[in-house]
Amino acid sequence: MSADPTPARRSRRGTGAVTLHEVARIAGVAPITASRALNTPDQVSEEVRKKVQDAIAKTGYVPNRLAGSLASSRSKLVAAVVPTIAGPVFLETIQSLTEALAEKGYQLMLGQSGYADSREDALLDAIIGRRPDGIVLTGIMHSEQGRQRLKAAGIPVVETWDLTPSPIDMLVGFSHEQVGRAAVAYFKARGRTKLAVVSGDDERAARRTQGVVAAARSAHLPAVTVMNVPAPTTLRSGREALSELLSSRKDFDAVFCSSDLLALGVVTEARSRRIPVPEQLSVMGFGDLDFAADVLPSLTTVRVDGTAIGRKAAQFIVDRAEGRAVKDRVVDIGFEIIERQSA
Amino acid sequence: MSADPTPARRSRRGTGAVTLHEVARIAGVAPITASRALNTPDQVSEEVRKKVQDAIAKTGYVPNRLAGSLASSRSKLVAAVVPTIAGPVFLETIQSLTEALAEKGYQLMLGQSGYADSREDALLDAIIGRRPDGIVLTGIMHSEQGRQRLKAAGIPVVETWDLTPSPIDMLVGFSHEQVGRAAVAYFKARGRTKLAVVSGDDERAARRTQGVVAAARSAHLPAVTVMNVPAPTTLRSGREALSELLSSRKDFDAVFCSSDLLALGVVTEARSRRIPVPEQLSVMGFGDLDFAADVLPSLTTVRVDGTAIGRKAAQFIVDRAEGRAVKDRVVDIGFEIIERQSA
DNA sequence: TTGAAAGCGCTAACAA
DNA sequence: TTGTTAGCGCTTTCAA
Repeated sequence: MSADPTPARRSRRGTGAVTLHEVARIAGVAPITASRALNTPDQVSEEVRKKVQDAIAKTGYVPNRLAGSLASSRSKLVAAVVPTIAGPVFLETIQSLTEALAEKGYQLMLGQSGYADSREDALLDAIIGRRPDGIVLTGIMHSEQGRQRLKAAGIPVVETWDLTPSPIDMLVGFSHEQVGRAAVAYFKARGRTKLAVVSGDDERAARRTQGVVAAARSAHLPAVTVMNVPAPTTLRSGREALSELLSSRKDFDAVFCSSDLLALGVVTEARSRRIPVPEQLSVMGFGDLDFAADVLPSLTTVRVDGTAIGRKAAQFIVDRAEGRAVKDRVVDIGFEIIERQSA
Repeated sequence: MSADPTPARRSRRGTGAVTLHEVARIAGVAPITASRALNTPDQVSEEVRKKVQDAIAKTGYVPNRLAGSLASSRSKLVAAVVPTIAGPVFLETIQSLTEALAEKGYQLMLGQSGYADSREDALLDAIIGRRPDGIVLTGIMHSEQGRQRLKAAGIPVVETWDLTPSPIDMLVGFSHEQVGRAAVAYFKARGRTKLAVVSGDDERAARRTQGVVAAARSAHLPAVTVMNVPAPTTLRSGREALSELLSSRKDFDAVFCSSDLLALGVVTEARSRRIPVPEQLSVMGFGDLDFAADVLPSLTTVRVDGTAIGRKAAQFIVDRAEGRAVKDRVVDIGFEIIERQSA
């Protein structure tokens, strides 16, 4: 209830929001002291802490992190790039990444690159311009230009969901090629040798397909029939793919699908044609989405611990941001084939 | 190729990144002129534009948007809050929101509030602190404290996926209660009167359930059997719910599910028990997820145009940020029952 | 069309 | 433990 004649007067700039300056003035301390009361409370006396708390409560002050970030060169912002958020595959990773970061006081910025590489460049600029403390890529960065920019920016980068011999910086993923090989071994061990693949046309799925083809060849199995469908994959494209596969009159007794949704589509189409799964046709998916265990027949699939990927990526970046050395900068998270009814 | 003896010397602060200052120096203009060449190229001569472009290309300059935002009070950042990114429901909205914003040069920040309200407060602070140009909430903000903070922050807010008579600011959604009522009308018109509901325990699903219960009552139908399952909903919880429903010995010939995943679970469990759908049991889902049309039997479901919600929200916020007046601040996007095989 | 000066709100560095 | 000073890198304001 002061008699201040101009209670809300502001200079011509700014938003009119409460600033640390005002909090400090009300608390009767210097701005930097108020700053310390907030950020490094141990460096400040009990008394000061209390006064500042009160002033904050009274004013509803919310620190302007743009200013803080600019001054300290630490934004507490992490960018994640996904092809599209709509594909269910990376969701677990994004979720655990967001959570793990939030726990440490970091916020996530989301960028969608699309499955085409075209927008990636503009996206990269938008991201780098915010000076995030880290960038998490789903997949690896291929364009040499992109790699250069990221390196030049000096921002910690984690590539995920893939392996490469030459990561930009840090990496947590697994070998898609090995997934394909493991699938072939699985089928072969169960007497299935006439293999088909239904695959999304994104790059990682394509490498799983290559793994299947290569492994089949070295095991002297018949040539693998490959059917590509556009990414992101859907149940429908799985159904259509099986239809086409059947009408192609190729012979096959097992199908490896590049996603669980495709696998469910294949299983569904098989059911509508009264083709018994797995008796006549074995089907394997990829992803172990939450429905995989509970559909009929339940889906045999490849499980990748997307949550662990997100957590590990968060840890990598936070460690770096807090100045800790990161020693093992490449983590192979592996995968696992979950045996269920469909294969 | 200057003979500068200390080519990369920096002051003790800063990151060492190229600044506009440097670009300007190389281009031989004042920093503000370089700034204009970037942001308002019309205000600058062709010659200057060219020199600045060259300097940028030579240095790999990426503007620091933290600094820009601080100076201009416009962050070009929009925050989105979802309960969890893992539920498929909001994905479409987030995707179209991200895209529509990216087109206008805005970036999305993602926050997960969890289905419990506890973390919402900390999240709100983290968000407001970044001074986004807008905040998109999935669902409406209930806590009076949260509403106050958002209003106090003076940031444009769009609540989505719901209706309320008292929005904080802008809103694009639909009535969940009406969805429930429409489902009852649909069932009734097809001779189904003994209704059951399987519902996630989140608040919007609960209101759909209330709609069903209320409509059944006013239509003098038998009491609705309600089964709640924890959110986020899964195919498995749908299967379990039908099991419980059956063992409860209640009589019902139609089930309204609060998500397509639940509906698929109910259908799956029915199949495993040889209960014919829809002959003996009608099943309706919610969401029209991409698999709904292609499973067997295909799912009758409630379709909400999540993409439109995201687009509209983006438009609301961009309009506000660019200083345009927004007239109709509440949009009811409606919904639609898609008739398919399951009901 | 171009520029000089003065901040935006905060924190690093140094000093007391 | 607290404070002073000087920026962080950009854009607004005002002037030429």
